[in-house]
Amino acid sequence: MSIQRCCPPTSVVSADFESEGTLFKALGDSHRLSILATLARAEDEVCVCDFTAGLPLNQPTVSHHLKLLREAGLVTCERRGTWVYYRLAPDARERLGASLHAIFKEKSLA
Amino acid sequence: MSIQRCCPPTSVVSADFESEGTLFKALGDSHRLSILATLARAEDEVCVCDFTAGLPLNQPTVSHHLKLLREAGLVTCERRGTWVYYRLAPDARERLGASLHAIFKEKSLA
DNA sequence: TCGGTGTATTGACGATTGTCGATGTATAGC
DNA sequence: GCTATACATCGACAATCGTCAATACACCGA
Repeated sequence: MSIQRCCPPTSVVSADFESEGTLFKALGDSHRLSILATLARAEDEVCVCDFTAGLPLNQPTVSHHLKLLREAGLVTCERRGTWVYYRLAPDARERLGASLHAIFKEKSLA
Repeated sequence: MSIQRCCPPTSVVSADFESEGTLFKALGDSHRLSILATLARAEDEVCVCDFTAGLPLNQPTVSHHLKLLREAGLVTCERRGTWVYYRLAPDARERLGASLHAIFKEKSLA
């Protein structure tokens, strides 16, 4: 007699993942990933001129992507003379791992 | 006499991160992250009706996000009767972890 | 102070994205 | 068959994004 239900209702996780979404959005472009991969492998600062030379993008576009990564807190930069050097933010790996974990953590086994 | 250089030239990583970019783009929306978090905590199938009820979105929008997650290979679905049930793809965590690693792996210490 | 070089910002453009109403499709019950 | 329900797709819209030419800014050397 009762209306058939599809299933015992599952409550949608209500935590807001706004900050995680913003972080992953910064990873949603292959050129930005190339930049991050370069910085990760360098483990040292990299000059902007290397990116403009090595990426198939014009200089303003490279600068734009670097700005997005800066605003996401994934990279830091320092000007020395005419040149600007970028490096991976110290906690970049950790923050991304933590974000992944925040979303995909297993159901509590308690 | 020589032109001053900014630094020893660093070569930009030329691997194409197209697939990784597509994957992370799927994580670039907080509502999709809520869906994934729900599926991850359920560790079992979740009916679409739970998402339409639990998210502040209309039904077509929910369906759209589910489609994007499906196309990214992060979720699978199965119809049983009138209802459609989604669950996390078995390798979702693994693929995301591997993508993060592909980008952020340390420089070879050899 | 004046060019010259490296980087950032601005303004514009097409492409993509998130959203929703309307409509289509699939299944169940009558 | 018909109707109702659950979900998917379509079409349209505003908003955001990736890109580039033009311009501005910062620094250096003469």
